[in-house]
Amino acid sequence: MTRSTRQGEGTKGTRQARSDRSREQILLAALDLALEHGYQGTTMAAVSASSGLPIGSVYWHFKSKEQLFVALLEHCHKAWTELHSGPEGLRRKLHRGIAGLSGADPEQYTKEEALLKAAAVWALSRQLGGLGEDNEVRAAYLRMRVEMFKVDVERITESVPADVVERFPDLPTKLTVLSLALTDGFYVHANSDVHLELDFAEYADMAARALEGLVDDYARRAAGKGQ
Amino acid sequence: MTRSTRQGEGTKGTRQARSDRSREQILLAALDLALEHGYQGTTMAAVSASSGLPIGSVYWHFKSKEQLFVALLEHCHKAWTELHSGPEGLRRKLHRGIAGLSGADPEQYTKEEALLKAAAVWALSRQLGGLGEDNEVRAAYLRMRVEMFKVDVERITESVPADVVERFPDLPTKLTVLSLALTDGFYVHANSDVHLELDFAEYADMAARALEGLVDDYARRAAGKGQ
DNA sequence: GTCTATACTAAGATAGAC
DNA sequence: GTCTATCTTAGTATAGAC
Repeated sequence: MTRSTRQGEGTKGTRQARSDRSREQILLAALDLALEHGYQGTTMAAVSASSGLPIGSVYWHFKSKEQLFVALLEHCHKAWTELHSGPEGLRRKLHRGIAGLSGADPEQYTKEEALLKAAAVWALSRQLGGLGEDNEVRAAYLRMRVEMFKVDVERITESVPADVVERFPDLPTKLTVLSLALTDGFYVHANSDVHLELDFAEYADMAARALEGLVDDYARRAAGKGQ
Repeated sequence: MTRSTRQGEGTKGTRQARSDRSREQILLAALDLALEHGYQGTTMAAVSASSGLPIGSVYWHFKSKEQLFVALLEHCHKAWTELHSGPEGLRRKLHRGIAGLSGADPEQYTKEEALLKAAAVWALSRQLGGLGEDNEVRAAYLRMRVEMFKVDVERITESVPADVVERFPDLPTKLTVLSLALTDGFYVHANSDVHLELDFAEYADMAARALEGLVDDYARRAAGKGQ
């Protein structure tokens, strides 16, 4: 985004604008392909074909496959951050995580968020051949994950009564871990098209009830003389 | 490891026995490698090197990489079935699933069970390039998963009061799905070596309490006039 | 900046001697 | 049944014309 002299040019724009558009096309093509085929499964040739740009152009914009995916993760992380700026209770979080990611609630579904969840699986250390130890994509993802985890904890803290938090300071962290585990777990299920199709909305509700019950337990303990 | 002489049959055994031993060596090497590197990440060359047998022998015993992994899954499924023959309550199941798989409780940890959990992730449909649609490994895994799911449901049914089951017949299934999601989710965490190391035993306990709370809810509803 | 043609490499698989 | 040498393919990446 250096020169912005947007003279006339309806559809085409400046050379810079055209380049930017190409870059975005590549990124969006990679997003779709990555959701469908994963990291290893997404070939640069496929990105080229799907974006409509020749492979040379892809390598002009991104110097390697790793760099392309780092850029893709950054794109998704940015989208995630914007999406998660308002308040969000435990129940809504689980609903978005379980029913949204599974695609059961299209309202809550964004490809960017789904890709971040997919990346969690790619990043399984040493696993999958996908993202090996010294892979920049993995490193970038782990950085973002720490960041997103912090945001999650803060937002979950808001939805736990203040006195309970005071009595059990690490409860929000634990709830965050549990809800993350649940969403990750359902993500695995949702994308495994195993047996009967599940009613994810109902499971989101059950999961929320289960965690809320846990909070109630701690609240009771906080109200009593404490354990 | 040359063949040399067939002196005392004690350790060496017949030619058949030697062949069987080779086959097992290959499977065990593949098990370790697969846990470490996943499906894509495990190369036939590595299996050959790690097992001590040349690649030609590996292909003599298993006609393809896919067949090798199908055999490996069968080996693990057999181990799983033996392991899960006795009774096992919800709490113990979650402990095994969360603390065991993470390695936090070595007592509960078996490589075979861990591999099956890893395979759940590999099987993410269309994902990872690992196990594509028409992959025999994936098909074999999905068959086993259905089987194991049934066993899980039956065993969880036993740990829910009979009257509650009668009132809410699909509750055991739902609990099974939730506990599967939790264990899958924690498996992802445990193998992502992200931020702070978690106390999986404690999380196993929290998860158990959360689900037990859910059961209590249904029990109360069953006791009352019902929802 | 865009594109075609091609070099390089890793990995699955096979042939055939022993 | 075991092993070495080799074939084949697919996928990342680059060179260089336009």
